[in-house]
Order: sequence, then structure tokens, then C-alpha cells
Amino acid sequence: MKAPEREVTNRDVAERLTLMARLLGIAGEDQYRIAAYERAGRQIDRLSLPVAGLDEEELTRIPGIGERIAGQIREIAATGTFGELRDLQETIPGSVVDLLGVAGVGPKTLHTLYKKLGIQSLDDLEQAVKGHRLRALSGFGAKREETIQRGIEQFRRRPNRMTRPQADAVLAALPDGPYTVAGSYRRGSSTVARLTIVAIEDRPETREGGDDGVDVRFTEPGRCGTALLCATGSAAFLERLGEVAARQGYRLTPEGLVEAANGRLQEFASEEEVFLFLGMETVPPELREDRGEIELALRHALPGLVGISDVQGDLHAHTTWSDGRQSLEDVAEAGERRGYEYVVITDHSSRVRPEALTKQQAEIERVNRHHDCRLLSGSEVDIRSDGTLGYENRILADLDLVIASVHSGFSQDQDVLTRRILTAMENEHVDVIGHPTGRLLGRRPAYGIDLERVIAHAAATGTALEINASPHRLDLEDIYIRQAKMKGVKLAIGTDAHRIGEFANMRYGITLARRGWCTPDDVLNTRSLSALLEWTS
DNA sequence: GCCGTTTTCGGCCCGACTGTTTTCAGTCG
Repeated sequence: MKAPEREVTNRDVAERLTLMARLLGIAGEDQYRIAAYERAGRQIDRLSLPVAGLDEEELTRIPGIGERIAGQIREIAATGTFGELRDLQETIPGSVVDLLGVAGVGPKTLHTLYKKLGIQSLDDLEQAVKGHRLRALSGFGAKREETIQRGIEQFRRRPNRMTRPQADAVLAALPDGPYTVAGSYRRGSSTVARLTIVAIEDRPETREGGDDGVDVRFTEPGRCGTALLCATGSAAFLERLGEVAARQGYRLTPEGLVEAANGRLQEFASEEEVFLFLGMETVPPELREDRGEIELALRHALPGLVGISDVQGDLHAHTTWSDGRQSLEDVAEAGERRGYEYVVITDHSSRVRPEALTKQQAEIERVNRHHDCRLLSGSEVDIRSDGTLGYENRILADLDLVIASVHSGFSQDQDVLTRRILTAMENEHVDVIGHPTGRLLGRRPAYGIDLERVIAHAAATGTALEINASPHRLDLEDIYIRQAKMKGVKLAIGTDAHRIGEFANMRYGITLARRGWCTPDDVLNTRSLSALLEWTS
């Protein structure tokens, strides 16, 4: 038995257990046994206490962890894995497990494909689809072959980019030291291909760092301004800024501004000093995309962007009443800790029967008596595939805020999908369209809708569009946020929090709103409670 | 596999949707 090379984290344990669940699924095991491992994995993942130090008795006190899995967790803590998992891994290659990432392929399908057709890899699967070997199996037909073929194409195209939490994890693992994160991360991009950091040293050696997907640039304190500016980009922004400098007789370099006439170097300790020297307003990193910001900065006319401190509440939260893991009390407490005036409870219409919704409203009133942060009664109501909404109008009329979202029928053609959303906006009770494009970063592309039509109709009907702040969605994308804002459409930033920790994702939503040039006035939840309620009524 | 208990085995979240079926299984959220 080999000891693990580093301390085993809860994430490591959770990953092992989740992998066990997947392998059992492919092996065709009992679904409840599979579910037990999935549940255990989720449970460990959300635990704040490090699980590696617990003994078996303490472990079994965690809901969903019994004697068996407790023993396996102890084994993971000691050796990095566990025997039963190793045994299963020997019978099922890892390349088979990866196929679960193909949309339309679930555990049951994969079990059949693996056992009956011996499919072990993406290439195998594609060959089988192309050779029409799937439709020979019972339960499979031409349509499923097409679905899986689309899934394969999408899987192959998936970009190799980090989500922001993945990037944060890489940054957290870096050794301490004076440095600033630059690049697209600093500009607030929704995903990051490569991390760029500027390390500040008194006597920088001439060297290039670049381990572990991190690009390190060294500078000294006196030159930090241009170094950071150049490392932050974007390329288009820097090119345009270079032109501004050139018109004044300078060349922009990471070391400083070089006088064209005599090669003398002008150094700057901060970005602000560079912009000041060039006679410009400081351009916030989120705007540095060459979308007109340089011209405005020269005229000192940049918009006053919305900031996290402008936020008065969260407009999108789930609880245990649907698929969330937090109670109403948990939400009220989380809102209080964040200094919010309100949080809107927006459980899924598909999971809360009308009678339960009435009960929830009573419960919300009860919770509100004990907390300063006011819970509002809302819903995330499905826009069903036939275009109808998940609740009748008389129920929607009773709610403080209604978010309407598409959760199904993603593959409908663009016109049908677009019209579903337009129709939803026409309902007088619908206040917000949730995650308007439905994308899941790195997993699923945006569904095909005509966003220009959606934005125009949002303006016409006075419906807000959501900026979904979940780092796995970050939906709407910045250029559409800006288009919406320019048409007078309000943006509703919601975290879509399913558990307490996710309220902190608001910062991602704010970053995205800033990339869309939003001022506080463009964002619905910068309003006070009374102003918000006035807007919705 | 876990849990709760009618203490040793039966139930485990569920609704919408799709495709392949003629009543259901699998996927997805």
C-alpha cells in the first residue's frame, strides 16, 4: 500500500466515489447502489470539514455514508483509492467512462454499447454510428443514432478552456508571492484558455515562466503599470492603445513607454499613471476589448460600471422545495450575511405543485419574521416545449417575481425555440427570461435562438433578461448584454444558487454585467426592495 | 448502498421530454 503523495482533499474523495458510481452504471449494477455512491460523493464534496481526518464512526454520522462507504473513504484517505474501485477499473477502461460526456449517452445506453458492441472509445462509437450498427440493437433506432452523432460532434468540439472556478483553483495552488493575475481572467472572460500572472520582484531575472498552464511574466515595482497593462490585453485593445501612444510619440512596451525620438524609457508603477500620462481615463479591465472604450476614455466619458457593492439582492435562488440543497432559513441567513435587502425564492415550477407553492408562501412569511433579509416569493417557471408555461396565470399572478426559463426541447429549430420565448415574454406575469441561451460552459452550446428578436421583444414587453451568474452558465454573453442595455432592456443578475456557497457567485455576474457595459441603472437588483416591487407590479 | 424501523427488509425524487414503442425506458435537469 502506497501512501498518497499529497493530502487527500474532500474533492479527491468525492471524485473517487463519483467515479465508482459511473463505473457501476456502465457495469449495469443496481441503480440504487449507484445512486448511493453519487449521493455520498455529493455529500463529501459539500462538506466543509476535511474528511480525511475522520474515523469510521464520525464518517457514518454523515447522512448518506454508511459502514461500507465509510471504510472505503478511510481507504481513500490512506492510499488515494479503494480496492473495489480498482477492481472495477481493471474491467472497464477509462476511455469508456469518458463517453458519458457525450450528450444522449447515459449509463444504460453506454452499458449496452459496451457489452453488446464492445465500444471502448469515442472513435469506436463514431464508427458504430456511421456503420448504423446501433439501430440493430433493440431500443435503438435511426433517431438515436443521429442524436448520438450530434453528441459526438459536440463532444469533439468542446473547447479546452477553464471555467472561472477551475482557474481559481489553479491560482489557489500557486505559491505565495507578490503577483497580480492578468490576461483574460482579469478582463473577466467567462472561460480562460491560459492564465497569465505578473510577478513583481525587485530584481527580476530575465526568464520566462510557464509551468502548469500558467504564463508568468516578471517585472519590477517601478514598471508594474505597463507590464500589467500589456499582460492584461486584449490584443485588439493593446493595438489601439499603441496607436494612441504612437500619436503622442511613444511606443507601448511592457517595460514602459519608449520615446520614439530618442529611445528614452518612461516608467510607470501603476496602470492609472499610464492612462493619465496618455490623457485618458483609466479603462477598467472588463472593457479592454476594443469595443469603443478607448475613444470614450480619451473623451473622459466611460460609463460608471456597476459594482458588487451596488447589489441589493439576489433574484434567483432554489431551495429544498425543488432541487436546491438549502432551506428557506439558510437562504435568509445567507442573504443577511451578504447584506442583502432581499432574495427571491425561485424554485422550479415542475417540482413545486400549486398547493405546495401556497404552503411555501406561508413558510416564507414565517421565515421573514425572523430575518432582516426579506425573502420574496417567486418561481422559475418552465417554458414548456409546446410554448405554454408551467403554471396557470392565476398562480403566476400571486408571485412577487416570475422567471421563465427553457429547460427542455433544446433541439427544436431556431424559429420554434425563439417563439417559445417571445410568447413567454408576452405573458404579463413574466418578469425575467432565465439563462436566455441555455449554454453550459464546456458541456453544452447555447441553444439556437434568435437573440436579436428576443432582445427587441424584451424591450417591447418590458421583460428583463437574466444574467445568470453561475460560473457554469454565465448566460447572457457580454455582447448581448450590451445590445440589450442599449435597447433599454433591464438585466436581472441571479446566482441560480442551489446551495448557500453559491450566493458568492454574484461576483461573476457583476463581472459579466461590467463586460456588457452595465451601469447600476441597467441592473434590476441594484434597486431597493420597494423599487424592485414597483418594477415588477 | 443507505436508511429507518412495523429490528432485518422495502423503499429510495421526480417531471418533462424523446424515441421507440404501442405502454415504456432512458436522459436530463
